[in-house]
Amino acid sequence: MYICLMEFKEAKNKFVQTWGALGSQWGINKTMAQIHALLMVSHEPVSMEDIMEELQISRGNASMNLRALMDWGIVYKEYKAGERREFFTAEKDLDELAVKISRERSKREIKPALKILKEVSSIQSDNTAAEKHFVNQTTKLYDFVLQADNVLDKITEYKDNWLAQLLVKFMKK
Amino acid sequence: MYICLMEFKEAKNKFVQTWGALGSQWGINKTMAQIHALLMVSHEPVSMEDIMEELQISRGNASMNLRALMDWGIVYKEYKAGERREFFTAEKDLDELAVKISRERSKREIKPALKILKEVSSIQSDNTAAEKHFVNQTTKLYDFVLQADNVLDKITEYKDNWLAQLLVKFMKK
DNA sequence: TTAAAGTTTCAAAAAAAAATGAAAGTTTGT
DNA sequence: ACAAACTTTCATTTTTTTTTGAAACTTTAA
Repeated sequence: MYICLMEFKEAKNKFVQTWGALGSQWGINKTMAQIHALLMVSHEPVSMEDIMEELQISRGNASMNLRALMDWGIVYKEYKAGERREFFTAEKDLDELAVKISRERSKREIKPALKILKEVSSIQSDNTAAEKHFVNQTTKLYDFVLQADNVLDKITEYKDNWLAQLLVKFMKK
Repeated sequence: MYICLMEFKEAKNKFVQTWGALGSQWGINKTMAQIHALLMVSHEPVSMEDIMEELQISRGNASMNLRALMDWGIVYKEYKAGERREFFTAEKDLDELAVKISRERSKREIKPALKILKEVSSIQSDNTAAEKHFVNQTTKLYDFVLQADNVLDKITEYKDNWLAQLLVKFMKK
């Protein structure tokens, strides 16, 4: 019984650390990913105090990263009856989580990059081979990124799409 | 004519900067992304000297990031006849580029994370609701990440797959 | 209206990541 | 075997990113 309790805490901690590391490798700050991990595996809504305590972080850090997670739409504030404090929960549906993360990254990073790509691929260039290659390559890149971005957009619709479902089963063999 | 030359250099620089910024938002170091961008739009193989010059970086930095790009399999060394120096080229086929990046990220980051996820979801937990929820949630996450990772793996096969091609056309509307 | 309970902000500090550059190491032609 | 031409390494420095914490702010209940 005691051993099991330790194992749980250990496992939970390992998960939070791993998720944090994975996050930072993908350009999401470690604490933000850790808070998200913690909320994902928490049965009940968690107060800011508890988050600070469990992750050993400052109030300011907790507050800023919780705000960021809420801006991403993957963490929610909850109010408990008769409680002054605020509690937090994570989006626990993984499909929904993926959709929201895709949407935000698209909006914040991919769309602006596309704009620049379009711009730089539009210089006039009936000149050197180097210029022709530049225009050709950036145009291809624009098309490619646009298509990849659209695929992400379409993830939303995907679940309603029997043909896609069938295909994935087929690809999984 | 003079104006056009300026525009080209300007555009090239803008592209390199943008690609660098995008890289760092996705956990790839800025210089590495910039070198890659530079090689992508260069018609001819580029020497290390030229890379250092164009990006205003040190020899050591150039050397280390070129090595990293070659480890990823997206930049190649080339030898020119009668030239002592080494030249570099980028993988310019974008499908190939995507496949290689997916493969590397899967190998370096997703596979290790999966291993930990499996581990932590395997604690025995006929105990509290909290433990049950933890096991349930991490198991779901494991399945989800595994499936997402497999989809990336299958991108390789995808191009040979008429049904998938059809589907994408269908999804694009 | 006040004070208690709580949250947010932001300038400054700390930590982490990336870049430098000089020394060590390679390779090639003679 | 030598030296010239070039590349790599890694301890140190620089830059960037993240974190802290104390002050300012907000909300609620009495």
